[in-house]
Amino acid sequence: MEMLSCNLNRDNEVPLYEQLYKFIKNEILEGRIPYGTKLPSKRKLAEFLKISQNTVETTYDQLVAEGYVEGIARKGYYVLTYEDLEYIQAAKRQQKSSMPKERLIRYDFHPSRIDTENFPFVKWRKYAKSFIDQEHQSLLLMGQSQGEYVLREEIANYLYQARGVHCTADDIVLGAGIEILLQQLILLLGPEVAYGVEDPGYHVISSILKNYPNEVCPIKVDDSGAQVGSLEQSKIDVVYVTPSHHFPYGSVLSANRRIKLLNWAASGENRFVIEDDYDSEFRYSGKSIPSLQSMDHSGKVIYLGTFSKSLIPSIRISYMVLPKGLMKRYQEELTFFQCSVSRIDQHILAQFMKQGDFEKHLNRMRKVYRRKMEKTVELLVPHQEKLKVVGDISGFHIVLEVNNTMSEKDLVEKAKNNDMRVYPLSAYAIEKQFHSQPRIILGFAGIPEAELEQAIKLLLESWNI
Amino acid sequence: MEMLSCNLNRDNEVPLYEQLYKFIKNEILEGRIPYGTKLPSKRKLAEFLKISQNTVETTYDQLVAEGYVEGIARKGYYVLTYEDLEYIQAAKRQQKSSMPKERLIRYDFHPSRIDTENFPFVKWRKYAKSFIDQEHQSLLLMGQSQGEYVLREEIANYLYQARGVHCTADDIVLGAGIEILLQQLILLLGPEVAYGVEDPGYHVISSILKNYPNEVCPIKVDDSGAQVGSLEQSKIDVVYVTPSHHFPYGSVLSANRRIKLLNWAASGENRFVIEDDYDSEFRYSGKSIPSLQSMDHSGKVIYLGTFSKSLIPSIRISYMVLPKGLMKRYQEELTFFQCSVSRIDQHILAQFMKQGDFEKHLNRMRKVYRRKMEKTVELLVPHQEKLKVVGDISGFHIVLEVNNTMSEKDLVEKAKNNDMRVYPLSAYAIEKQFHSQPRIILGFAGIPEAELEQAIKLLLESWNI
DNA sequence: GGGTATTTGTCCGTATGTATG
DNA sequence: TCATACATACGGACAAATACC
Repeated sequence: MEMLSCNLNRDNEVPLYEQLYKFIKNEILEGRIPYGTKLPSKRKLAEFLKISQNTVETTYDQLVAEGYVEGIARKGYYVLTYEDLEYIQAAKRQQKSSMPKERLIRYDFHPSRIDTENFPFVKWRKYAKSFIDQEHQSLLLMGQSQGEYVLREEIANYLYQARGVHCTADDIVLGAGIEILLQQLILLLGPEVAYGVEDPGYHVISSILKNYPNEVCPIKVDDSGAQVGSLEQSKIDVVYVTPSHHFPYGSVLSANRRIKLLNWAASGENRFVIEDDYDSEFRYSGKSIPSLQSMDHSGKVIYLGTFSKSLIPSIRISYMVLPKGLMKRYQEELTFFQCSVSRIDQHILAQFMKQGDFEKHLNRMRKVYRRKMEKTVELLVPHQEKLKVVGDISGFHIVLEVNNTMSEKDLVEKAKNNDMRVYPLSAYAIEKQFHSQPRIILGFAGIPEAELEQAIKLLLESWNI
Repeated sequence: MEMLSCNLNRDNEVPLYEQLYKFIKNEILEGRIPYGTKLPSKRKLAEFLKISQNTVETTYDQLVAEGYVEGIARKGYYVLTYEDLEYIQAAKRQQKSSMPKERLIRYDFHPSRIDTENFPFVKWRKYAKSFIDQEHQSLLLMGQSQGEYVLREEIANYLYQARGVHCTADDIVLGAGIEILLQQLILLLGPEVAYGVEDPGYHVISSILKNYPNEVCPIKVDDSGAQVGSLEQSKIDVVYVTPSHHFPYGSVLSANRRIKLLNWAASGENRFVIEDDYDSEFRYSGKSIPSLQSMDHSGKVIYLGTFSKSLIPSIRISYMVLPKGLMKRYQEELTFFQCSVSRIDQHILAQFMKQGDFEKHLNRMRKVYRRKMEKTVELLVPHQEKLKVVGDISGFHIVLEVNNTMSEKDLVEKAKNNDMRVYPLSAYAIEKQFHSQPRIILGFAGIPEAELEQAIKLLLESWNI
């Protein structure tokens, strides 16, 4: 590099690139730059000489044009020898192929089933033992009603990194399951608000609102997610949505509707959006969908998440992120709620996250589920005339539109006859509606990888496809 | 990653890399990206934002140049630590949530406080380790929504022995706290029933019923417990009572009223009695009070109990015993509720009970609390002209009628000035009523035995007694 | 514990738009 | 209009570090 310390003069009428060109050409001809030498990269030389890359480029181009130098694409510029006319062959691509085969058998396609083969039991046990051995005091104290601070800190950090959720440990409430947090939330929001829920949707929210004084309004869902446009005309105050991946339909709430939804929420004091981000950890296509909460600037989004899906169902830890105003009310009004999550589990999980094992586990599981998803789709595609995969390809399940003259009930029944369980979309609908085709929810996540092909084939067989 | 969902505008005259730079810089300064956080890799972020890696690189370079971020070759970019950044952010900075400080309260006489010095940690740890070491499969499976069978068996056995409760494992539902079980129960009983609660009473039940469509009727309490005689004239369907030891008043529901109550419940299809037996384990006087449930032959009593009091608060395990009819409905309608208790904790407790350690622990604690109770009363008796101990002598607290011209508010305030917390009876009342004397709830159970004398003396001192 | 696949920062050449004279 | 200089942004090749098995 220093070999090219030429004195460029900006005030000179000779252009910079030409001054540089002449200098380098001279250095080569004088033998001070041996044949085959790689010239400095354009960036390096430009930075070194405090000139633009393009100026260097022009210089190099001229040197190439005049035969002093050879430019090899994406590699560099080399001083030529006379014999030098050969080119270096491009590198070859690597081929990857890995699809390990395993065993096991199960046939329940319930969308809440998840993979349990890959839980990092060794690590978990290690932290469990370590906590039990070391901690005495922290188990004896009352504990904070929102949950252990160490864990909330880890979650806040994770949520920000992974989902862009703006929150601190103080904004988080832990609970032993989404249902329990929802109950607390509904209690917090009070008896006056009117709820809107997606239809079809996560029916648990409707069940929990069974005793609620006001009627629950269904919100229709299409390929762009919940039809939030009608909210302004409704009397709804609080909507429950699954924007990242609608349950069970699979559609993603469009950017348009997100903004509409947030604007709607922002324009009413009692309006809130409950964002259930239940399977956001598992997206397989490139495009990633930011959380609603991350787009919200008015403190109107209540964010819900869970570890039951990302770890194992026996770990009952979920969380909600409350906007500041609501959190204040929570701390004032719901103090009587002790945190419902085991303190031991909380500490184990905190450690698990702190050590980076949670992220590793997610990465690992993403691959696992992706393979399962791909395999599932791959097996269904050849039957396009009778099957259509509906919704976004992510999470733990897909929705199948089946066109083989069977009704949803038939499809469920036929599967059952072969010891398999599938679930009709209509089971998740509030207002029954006509579909041109019966739809089946196919949760592939819980089927062991090695069994998946067999399971799907058996399913298609039982449907005469 | 999604944390950096900034809205880049290509049409903006501000270059992409600069928009991104400003955004990230701001996130760091606002404390939303904690110190030490690894920024997303250039590739990942570039892909996520749909821009070139080099654009990200330019951004990162600028961040490095300005000292916000440290770049480690082939490892990643890391947000610098506080000390590294201090000089930059002198201007503005939102304080990040900090670990809440330990309360300066020396003695907290909250009635829910219990003794934590005598928890058999060694045994508990032993079972914990043993379970974690041995069990693999049982943690991976879905688990029963009522709770682990082994534990429910132990509880059924214990309840029969200790409280005469007639039940089998099948009649029990486990939950992470009474509040959570109550919520489920209310959901199960549906929106049509009318609730009656003791007044004063366990205010949590009232809070949980805040959103409930029907009004909650207060039931007066006297020295013989809740005045259940008025039930027939009311529209109440379900009553919540603490018959063994009224909370907080301390009275015991008389045999007369018990029969009246059971008869009332038996004579209406939707009528039920919720019996919260929250501290029945700890009676110090000879006579033991049988549970309502044990006297019921009509399947009208719902029995509630908890381990949070008999073990340590950090173990969140409570249970309810449902009559057959209700259990059937529970299994049909509330299937979506996964059991909210940690499976690990459930198994540890089951083992703990099975090995007889729970009974040993109860015996031990009964003595401890009895000593604390006796010591407390002993210290108060000399001041009978100004203090009167109200209610039955059992459980974790007593009610003090104070006659020193101070109001309840004063008494609380004076205690607080000496770093102590006591709680006014009025806080547990629904309908505010006149008492001839202010009453204070004095939970002695959580005060370490060695300090109890000092604590009580300090309290009396602060009240000028 | 060692080998391999993947991730990650680094560096490269390239293309386009703009301001200036 | 054209040459010059610069700024911005892109996609790809490479090797060290890391994760994974």
